[in-house]
Amino acid sequence: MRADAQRNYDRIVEVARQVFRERGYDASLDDVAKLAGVGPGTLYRHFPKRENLLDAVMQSWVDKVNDTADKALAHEGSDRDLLVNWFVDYVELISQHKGGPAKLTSAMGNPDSPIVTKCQALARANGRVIDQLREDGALRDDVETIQVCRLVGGIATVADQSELDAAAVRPMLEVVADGLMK
Amino acid sequence: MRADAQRNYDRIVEVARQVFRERGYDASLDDVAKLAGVGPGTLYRHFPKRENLLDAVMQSWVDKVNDTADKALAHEGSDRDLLVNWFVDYVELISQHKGGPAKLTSAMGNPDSPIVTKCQALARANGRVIDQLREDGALRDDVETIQVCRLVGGIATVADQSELDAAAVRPMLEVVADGLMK
DNA sequence: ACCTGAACACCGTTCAAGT
DNA sequence: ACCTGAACACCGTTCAAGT
Repeated sequence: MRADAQRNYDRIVEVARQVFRERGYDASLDDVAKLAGVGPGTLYRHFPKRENLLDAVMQSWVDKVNDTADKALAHEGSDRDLLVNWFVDYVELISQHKGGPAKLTSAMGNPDSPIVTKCQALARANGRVIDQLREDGALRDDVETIQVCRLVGGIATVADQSELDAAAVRPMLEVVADGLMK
Repeated sequence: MRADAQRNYDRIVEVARQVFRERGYDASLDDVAKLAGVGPGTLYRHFPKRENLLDAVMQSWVDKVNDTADKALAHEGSDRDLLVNWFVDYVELISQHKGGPAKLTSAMGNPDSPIVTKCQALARANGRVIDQLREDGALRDDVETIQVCRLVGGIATVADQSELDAAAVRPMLEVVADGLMK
């Protein structure tokens, strides 16, 4: 990539990360281009679809997902606590920006989505937690990882759209956790 | 209301019902106005916000909600079956149009929403089912009706946005039902 | 090869003029 | 009292012209 192109690419991603954080995932791309000091055409050249930009913005986020899963797995305590705490973390992970939970959860399992690698990272992290609990024999046998992603993602989506606080979300996560355990 | 105003009102609602069904809740209101044969100003006069139009479109839907709850309550069989079947019905009720589950579920508990009466009808129907099961002593004591609405609504929202079929939705509803029961 | 920015399309929303 | 439709604002997207 030419030096000026790389510079523009980086600027756009950096600005988008900030704008998405402040105004949510549906923020105006025109504004992003303006703030990045590029023409709208340049933004569209690098990111033909809005979701390609989301994907770039979430690049570093993948590490955080894996770290969080590691910490959740190291939890000392009951299986139920481990699961509920992981769900709380999961919701927080996908709720960084307004509109994030819906975007990530609806793309889950869709191989054509531009953010497919992000969904996979999320699903793998969730799968690791699920697998460890299954080894303990704590979970129902018929639990599929993607269903858990959708269940918890659904709660996060509702919480995001209704602007619920953590205190309102936890009891719902507990219901799902209890429903998943033997 | 003047005769011509009433006629326009009815036309707009009828057209909107059809358009929302075909293209989802985010369909263009300009199109609705054109198809109803009125100017855009007329539509905005009757329905200042999009959600006021939604509210009018869903007027008859309330009866269907109550009928469905009645039938669910008459179910012969286990409490779990009754609950799961009701959840399946609930999802179907709020999934008439694309975007419906998110709209109805996120407005749940918000007294300022233009569709507040529709949410209340839905919550009341759900509450009737919950109350009957609670009388049977089948449910956890700390279950709040609005939480159940959000849990099931969250699943419906994900299903709507990912275009999942009933076979993929049912297992998730079963998890929630199991998590809610004693 | 890449960028710019004018141009177009689409939609929501308002309001002056009309009946 | 109600309606019309032109007008404006905003945003996404494209593309001819430029470097």
